[in-house]
Amino acid sequence: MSRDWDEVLREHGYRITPQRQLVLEAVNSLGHATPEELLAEVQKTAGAVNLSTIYRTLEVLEQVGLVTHAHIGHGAPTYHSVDTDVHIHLVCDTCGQIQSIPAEEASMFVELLRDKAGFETDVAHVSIHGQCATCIGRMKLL
Amino acid sequence: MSRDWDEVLREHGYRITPQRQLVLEAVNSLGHATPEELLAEVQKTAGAVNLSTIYRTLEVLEQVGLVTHAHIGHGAPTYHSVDTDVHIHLVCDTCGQIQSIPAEEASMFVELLRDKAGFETDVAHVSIHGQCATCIGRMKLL
DNA sequence: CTGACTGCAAAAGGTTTGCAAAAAG
DNA sequence: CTTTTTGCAAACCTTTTGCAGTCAG
Repeated sequence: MSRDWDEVLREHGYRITPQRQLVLEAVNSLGHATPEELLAEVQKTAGAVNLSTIYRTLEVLEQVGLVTHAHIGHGAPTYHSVDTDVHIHLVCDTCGQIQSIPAEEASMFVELLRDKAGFETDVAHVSIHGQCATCIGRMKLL
Repeated sequence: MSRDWDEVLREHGYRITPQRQLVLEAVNSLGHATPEELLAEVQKTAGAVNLSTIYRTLEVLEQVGLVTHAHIGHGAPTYHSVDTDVHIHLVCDTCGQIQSIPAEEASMFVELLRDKAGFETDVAHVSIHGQCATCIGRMKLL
């Protein structure tokens, strides 16, 4: 699984640095994390690492396909490793809770977009906004 | 159509101000616009209006249901009036171009989310990211 | 009149950049 | 030894907030 991440970087002409390794490990261990959160995690091991390095590193890791990011709330994007199961985030605009569903659930929709618009969807990138079951239930009580 | 927007505001205990009218008109006429763009539009008529007023006004207008926003790119959200036809944005991550499709196209997906997760989707709020037909074609040439 | 609303300026949150020093290959 | 990468500090951009004056009702 977490094998030749270094190879991937090298193939793209990037160098292997402890910072890159640490950021990648942090992304893998935290699952979903904002740049700030990744910084905190990385700094547990290497206190001198800078936020700008996190950003630059994420850019590199994303470019070579080792990580991706998704826009969950309105604020900071969250990064996660690519080999994690692809999933879609359902964000409740009322209570803010996030639930994940496997990306396959969207397959017919993705196909429809491909057929009708020639559009190749990156399902994991966006979160779907709306109201979760709990909040809908709560509204009906009023 | 653009009738009693003032009534709606009043019903919610808000006051009617020229700024609110101008912002609402700007939202309606621009279709999709970022706060900055709305400011520019409003300032054509009332040069003294401040950006913070735009933000505060949009918040109010959104709360009473006269406008909504969608997250199109990574950066700025765009606001549009509620009575516009509901549509979904397909954002190409390669060229940045945006195409719209009618929201009905997503109906089976929305239903699936409702059935499986009890989740009521706000389709217009999110944009779908991926690659547009043109960019896919261009990649194949390489 | 009185409280809601606005303009202004300052602060905050998140991300980017220039540069010199440090490290990778 | 050459080039990339990093740390630091400052710049940037967008959004938010506090406050005093202004305006709608």
